[in-house]
Amino acid sequence: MEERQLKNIFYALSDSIRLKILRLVLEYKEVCVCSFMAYFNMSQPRISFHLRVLRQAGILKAKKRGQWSYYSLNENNEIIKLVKDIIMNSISLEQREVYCEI
Amino acid sequence: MEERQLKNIFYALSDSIRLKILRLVLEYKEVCVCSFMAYFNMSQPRISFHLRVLRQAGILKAKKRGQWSYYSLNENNEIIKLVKDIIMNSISLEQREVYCEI
DNA sequence: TGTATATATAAAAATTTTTTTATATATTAT
DNA sequence: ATAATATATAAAAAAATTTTTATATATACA
Repeated sequence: MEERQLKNIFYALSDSIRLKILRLVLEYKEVCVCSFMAYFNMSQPRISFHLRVLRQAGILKAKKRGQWSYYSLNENNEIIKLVKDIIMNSISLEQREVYCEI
Repeated sequence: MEERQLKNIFYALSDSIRLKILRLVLEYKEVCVCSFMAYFNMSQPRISFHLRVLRQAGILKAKKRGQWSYYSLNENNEIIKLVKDIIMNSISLEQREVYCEI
């Protein structure tokens, strides 16, 4: 893996929102964009921006089903296994009662 | 470990210069600020800035001996062990012939 | 076919980070 | 005590990232 790729991975993870997105994906396996919007109560382009950062870093992948886009972990990425460990061993999501699932 | 700390670690690693600094420290154990300056051929405040980011993230620690400051890995940080693996398994420094050691 | 919904992306504005420039502090040497 | 060296830090300028606003595209539904 070249340095630029590694840098992009760390950059993608250097943001609270993106870390939480990743935590949600690790927990729910596959999450719809609309669910992220509901969870974070954020504008759609803002969520899309952060999802794109994670996608371009090779951390997440997107799959379209009907009108919806579902994001999940890109297991192809070797480094991601290590990153997963780090995430799992560190932060936890705050508990939320409401979780929009369409 | 709280999220902010993890975010800071990833942020600290999301930059080419800082990744290379970390690689140098992993290889040489203890590196003087002047050595970083010679290696990168960069201004002193610029190096200091990046060293501070790594220090504040808890990745590196600094020790002053005489006029010189030496930077080394902060082994106290649990996450660093995992990060170390990632770094070790990924990028390598370009070979350089000249390496200033005072 | 026309309208609504979900999402992506482009452009502009706002914010943050990085670099440079200037200055301060501590240590060593004269 | 004064000058020189090594490093840190503050302030200003430059560059990059993030957010907002506006628009485009694709799918579903009436």
